[in-house]
Amino acid sequence: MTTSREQIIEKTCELLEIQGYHGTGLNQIVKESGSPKGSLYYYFPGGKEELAVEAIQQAGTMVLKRIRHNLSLVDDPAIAIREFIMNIAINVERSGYAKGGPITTIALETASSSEQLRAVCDQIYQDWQKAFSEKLQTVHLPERAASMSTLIIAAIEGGVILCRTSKSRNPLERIAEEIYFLVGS
Amino acid sequence: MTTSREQIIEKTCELLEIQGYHGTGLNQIVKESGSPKGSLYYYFPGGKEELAVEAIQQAGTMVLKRIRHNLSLVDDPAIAIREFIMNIAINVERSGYAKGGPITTIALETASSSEQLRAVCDQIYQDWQKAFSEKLQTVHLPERAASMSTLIIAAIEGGVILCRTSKSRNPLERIAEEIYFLVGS
DNA sequence: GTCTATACACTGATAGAC
DNA sequence: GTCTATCAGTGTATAGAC
Repeated sequence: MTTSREQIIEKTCELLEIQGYHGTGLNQIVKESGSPKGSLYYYFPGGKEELAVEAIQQAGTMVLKRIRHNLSLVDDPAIAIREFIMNIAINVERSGYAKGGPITTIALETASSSEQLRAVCDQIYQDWQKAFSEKLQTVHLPERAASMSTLIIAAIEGGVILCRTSKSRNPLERIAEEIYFLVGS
Repeated sequence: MTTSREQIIEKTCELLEIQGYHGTGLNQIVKESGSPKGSLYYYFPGGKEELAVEAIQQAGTMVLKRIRHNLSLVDDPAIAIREFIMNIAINVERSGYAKGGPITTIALETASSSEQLRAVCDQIYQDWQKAFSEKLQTVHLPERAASMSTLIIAAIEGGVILCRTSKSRNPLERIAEEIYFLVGS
């Protein structure tokens, strides 16, 4: 069972990822989600900002689950993380270089203009960082695991930008290899 | 001597960096730059897109010069790059976490919607990558230098996002240290 | 709960006087 | 070259019928 509310959030996640916050209009969301505009403000009285907060939260949580799941498949952190990044590269390519980094654009666009959205993005990045850090602590000291995790997340976010901009999965593939060296050494 | 044209470009660079492409209106650019709207379309008949292309190009070139200059100050690539990243961290903090990554947001926002802007951002990233790569080739093989450079640029772009989102210069500082280990090993 | 109609500000862009 | 006035379109948000 898919409610109107869920359809709206789902479509918002997709459009925000491709077009960003200011590039995505509410009209487009209601039109493409097939839900009526009346429902949008019924479910999200706070308007666009509230809707974006929920969408970003959902997208961030889904990615967190994927990180945890993928990293649990392989014992060696270096290999597990390399494969995870390689998967992202393939997914970015599959989307025609339109998707990848579901919260990246919003984090940048709204960091200075919406305290709410900034805080949500900040929390999500912290959650991701913790997930990588826990895995890395099986072979590294906690402090080093923490800084490695920060580098990994930054490199993935930046790598997605380079892939989308160059229309090539090559940047993330190179990054995956370099991170593999760093984590394994 | 500062012409209207230069004032407009200057202000556009600043606003695009803080607010992104869709978040920045032409009225705001005209108003804050002190130039008349009539001049905008006189100098940039292609409208917003043409103006953004010139602004991005100028910002990208300035960064390229800064990369080359900073990397030339120290012989050891590992130290030079670490100091460069540390400087970025300080500058992001100084701007109140509003600036940093003059082309990042535009690259993400327009990669799928404007072929012109995508191409310009792509070229700029390639120029930056080449600058790092040349420095790294003094101690690494060409292929390795290339992939390290890609990681460095991605890590900086992503690191700026993390700093702005968390309102802390800590992420870029951690990243600087990790990159130092990687390049120096 | 859902839908239509609409208010009202603002967008990018243009025309024409000066 | 510069400026004002203004266009058509779209943005978010709201009101009120059903």
